[in-house]
This record gives sequence, C-alpha cells and structure tokens, in this order.
Amino acid sequence: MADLPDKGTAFIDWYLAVVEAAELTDKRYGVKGMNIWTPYGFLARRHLDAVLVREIEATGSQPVEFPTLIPETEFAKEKEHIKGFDEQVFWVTKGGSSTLDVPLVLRPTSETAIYPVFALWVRSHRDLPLNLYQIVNVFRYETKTTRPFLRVREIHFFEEHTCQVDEAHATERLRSNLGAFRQMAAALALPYVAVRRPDWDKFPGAHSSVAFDIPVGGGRTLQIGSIHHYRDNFAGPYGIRYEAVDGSQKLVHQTTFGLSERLLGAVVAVHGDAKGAVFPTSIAPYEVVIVPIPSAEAGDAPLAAARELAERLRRAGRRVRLDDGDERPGAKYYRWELRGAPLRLEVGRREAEGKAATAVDRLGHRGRIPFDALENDVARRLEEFDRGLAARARAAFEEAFVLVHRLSELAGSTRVGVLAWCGSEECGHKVEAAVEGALLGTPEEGLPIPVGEPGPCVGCGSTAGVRWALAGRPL
RNA sequence: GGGACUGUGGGGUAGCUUGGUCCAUCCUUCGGGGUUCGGGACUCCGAGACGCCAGUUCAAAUCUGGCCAGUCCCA
Repeated sequence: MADLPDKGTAFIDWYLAVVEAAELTDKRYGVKGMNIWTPYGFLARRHLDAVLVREIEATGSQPVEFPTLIPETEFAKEKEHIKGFDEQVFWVTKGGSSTLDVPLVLRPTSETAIYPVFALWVRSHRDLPLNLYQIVNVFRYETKTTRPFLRVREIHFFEEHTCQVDEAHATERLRSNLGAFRQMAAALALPYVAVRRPDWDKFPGAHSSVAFDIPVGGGRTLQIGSIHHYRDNFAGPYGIRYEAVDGSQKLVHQTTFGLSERLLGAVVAVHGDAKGAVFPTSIAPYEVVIVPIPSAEAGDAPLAAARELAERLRRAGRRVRLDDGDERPGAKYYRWELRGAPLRLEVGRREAEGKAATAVDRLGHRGRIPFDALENDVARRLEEFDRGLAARARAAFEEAFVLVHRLSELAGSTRVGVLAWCGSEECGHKVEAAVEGALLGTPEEGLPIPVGEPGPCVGCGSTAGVRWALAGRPL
C-alpha cells in the first residue's frame, strides 16, 4: 500500500486518498458528484445519523419524511428562495414519454415541499410549536468540482423545520438548536465556530443565518451546518397562519437547522493524520478491532481467546470486528489504522498465556487489558481515546486562527483571520477581496482565540459599531 | 460563458516528442498453491488496460479531426 500524500501540503490529495483507501466511498459512479456508500462508510453514516437523531429528539423534535419531488408551482412561491436555488435544480419533466403538465423539482432542500403542508397542519396556537425533522437525500446541480462528502450533488441531508408562535419563540428555538449542535459536535470531537453570516451570504429566503464553520488547514474553512431564522418570510407566501389566544389570525415564525454528510467529511478532514482516518468512538464503524496473532507454538490458543473476547464485547454492546483473515498481523495493523478504528486488541501467545490483551488506540497509546477486566478497561480506554482526540483537534483548531489588523495581512494567509469590522457591506467586500475568500461573519458564541475589544474596522478605520468577524477561504 | 490541460488493467504509472523494437513497462490489486505469522512476509502459477468514432499510413497507445468524460484557471 502506497504512502498517503502529505496532509499539510497537499490536503485535498490526502483527503481523497484517505476516503478511498479507507473504503468509505466509491466514487466510480458515472454521474458527477454522486458517489456510492460502501459498507464501511455506510456504517459510519448510520452511527452519525444516530447521534443527530438522539440530540435533536432530545430537544422535542419529531421525525417526518416528505416526498422527493416538488411541483414547480409550489417551488416558485418564495422569490428569494427560488432565486437562490434556481441554477442548482434538477428537473423531472417527463413521465414515460409524455411531458408533464407541471414539471417537478428534485428537492434541493425541502422548504417548498413541506410548507404547503404546514399550512394545513397549523390552525391554532395549540398546534405550536411544530418541531419536525427529516433525514433524506436532496439534489443540487453543482457545477464546481465535487468531492466525496464535502461537495456532492446527491446530498444526505438532515433538516429540521419548525413553526413558532412569534419571533421570540423562533429565536429561542434556534438557541435550542445551538445547544443540540454543541452536543453533536462534542460527540464527534469537532471544534467549530458558530458564525452569523453577513446579509449578502444568508440562506436564500432567510431573515438571518448562523453557520457552523471549521478550519481545515491553510486558511481554508468548511461549513458543516447552519441554522436559519425565517421570521414569516415563508409563512406569508405559503399561508402558514394560526388563530392566536385572542382570536386573531397570525403568521408563524419559522426556523430551520441543516446538516449533511459533510460532518463525516469533517471528521476525516479534522481527525485524520499521516496514517489515515481516525474515527471518534461515537461513529466508528467498529469501536474495537481484535487481531489474533497465530504462531506454530501457540496453536489455536490466540484465535480461541480472540473469539471469546470479541463475543464478550459484543454482549456488552460494543461494535467489534474480529480480523481473522489470512494477512499477517502487521498488515492488519496498518489497515485498521488507515480505516481509523479507535482501539485495537492484539492477542498472541503471550496474551493467551498471560490472560491479558495488548491494547493500542489510534493515537498510539499502548497498554494491557486483563481478560477479566475486559469490558471496563475497553470502555475506559475508549473514553481516554476520545478525550485525547478532542484535545488534539482543539489544539489544531486554536492554531488555525490569527488576529489581523490590516487587510494586507489577509493576502495568502494560511490561517483564518480574526478582524474588526464595522458591519458595512462595502468593508465586507474589501475583506473578501483581500482574503480571496469570504467574510464568514461574526462569531455567535465567543471567539475561537482570546482577543480583547475590537479596534478600528480594517476596511474603513471607523470605530463606530465595530465587531469581531472572521475571514477565510471556504473549501 | 472564455481559455488551458488530461484520458493506458480495480488503483497509481512507463511508453507518445521522433509511428514499427509494444499481442504495451513497473508498483499495487485480484484468484489459486506452498511456506509463514509479535508492525506493510516470501515464493510459484494465473487474471486484468491504450475513453469512443472516423481518418492518414504498409504499420497508430503514439499523428489528424470530431465526440464523450474529467481536471484546473478566468468571468
């Protein structure tokens, strides 16, 4: 197996090599941006989805699933929204050989599929709040270069859509979403920054958008999720209104929360290293891999012991893989490191005789696990591994930002810039030109690095209304 | 929308400038056998490719044209 490209100097080559070599995806499907979920990648995705479901349902959201196709007549109702997505839509225009009277849109996102139905479901304040989510595939006709998990045309999409009685409750719902995402990101050991997008970069149709960005090296950033406040921008066109306590008819205020398989790409991008992928325990396809080490003098003992350990861990609820293939042990070590398994147990003659497995986690920590302490020791080592992984990611995260005082410092920066901004669109575009990227927006939950009060705006020198903002180059 | 570049087994490549020495090189991969197993084993046997179509020529992976696919840059 050839060595991987260098992550630091050839990030995208490294990323592509890892997702392919780790067998997370097969991109050899004949349609651009549509890749195959292979078993290993599919398992990771399933566990990722489980984390999302657990956290969103903990906030009182319920699952739904709407159809994939949207009639053009519904799609066209909110004009900012359609303007934003028009160029990215796949159309279904024929049924068999006959042309459809009303062309159908393959959903690029589901607002326009869901909201006509919300108008039917919401009648009284007693129907509110309405908090629903779905995990479905959406389709976007990307024209730029596609990348597995990071930019695809068939997107594995998590989307929550809610209706609230008023703006304050909608704002409160978004605060709850921020909390849910904090839990999700913690489960993935992913440090991130929540950023309020500037007005010119909001979700099409939204009143305001907050995105979750992560730095991926070299000053590049990746948006891994977003939440949006719609106010009544959609409720108007779609007629989503309710009878309030006082008998009046009011429009609902809506919010959405969107995530995708980019989270999986982010896990690879952030945690992966020179040896390959690294999965946090929460979504690892296999938490523990057991490698027996056969030898002539040990006979069947290592394999027998390995089987027993695997069975015990399985009964304890662990996702275990016993690798009893014909390869030599060393080859298996390399493979499972490449594929990112959190913990490996080695069982050879010494372990079988001493009743203790050799344990090596994906960060290289090595130790012994006595057979009779198996379940507890494995649990403890996985927790330590997750903590170590989070700490490593956090350290890299903090290194990825730099305080800048002048626009000229942004040119060619290999870090995400933290700068003072007056809030004007004019200065925002100056920043974007200087960084050759985007003004990501203003941090919503504290700053990624410790800084004091913002100084004068880097664009115009004004001290009125300045706030901190981030500038980077979205991947 | 404009420009540039690239298509060779499952993956990565050599060969292309100067057509023949190529029923196509090497690594990896895959199937079978033997031996082995404490960090990518060795060995034997076997499998697998010139994007598509046309043209030039005695002869095309190599030259020409068109098409298709992909990549990068610019708007």
